[in-house]
Amino acid sequence: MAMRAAVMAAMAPRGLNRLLSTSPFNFKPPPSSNNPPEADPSPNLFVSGLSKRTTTEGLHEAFSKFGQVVDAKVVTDRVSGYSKGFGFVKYATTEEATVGKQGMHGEFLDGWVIFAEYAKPRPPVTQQQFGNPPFGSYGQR
DNA sequence: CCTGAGCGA
Repeated sequence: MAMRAAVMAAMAPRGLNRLLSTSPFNFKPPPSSNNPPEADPSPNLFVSGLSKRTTTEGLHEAFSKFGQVVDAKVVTDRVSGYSKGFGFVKYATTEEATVGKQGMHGEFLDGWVIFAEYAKPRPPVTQQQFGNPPFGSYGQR
């Protein structure tokens, strides 16, 4: 049947794609003109690029200059006890987090350039603040 | 003390 040829045609070799890439018709740029790496705005800030020697206090002091830091923590390995190179800073409000994020983004901390970004939403792993989703939080492992 | 681009108990 002719159908068999269609199946083989669907299997395009890597080399063929490379040749098609040179064709002006094959250029397929992303649908979006711009692709902002920014995450959803939230009072929680994810700070990366931290020095292995940066501690929670240093992070708190550094970000307190741009707003009221409610909570700050440098993620450390509980086995070795050393910093993992990133941490989290929680501001009182999202707008303060934005100022602090852009204020400390690219700044030097302990000899390393740090990068501030909105932290991703994280499922409850321990006692959470007031305002958990319905049906309670008995789903934690 | 430390290897690094990474999202925590």
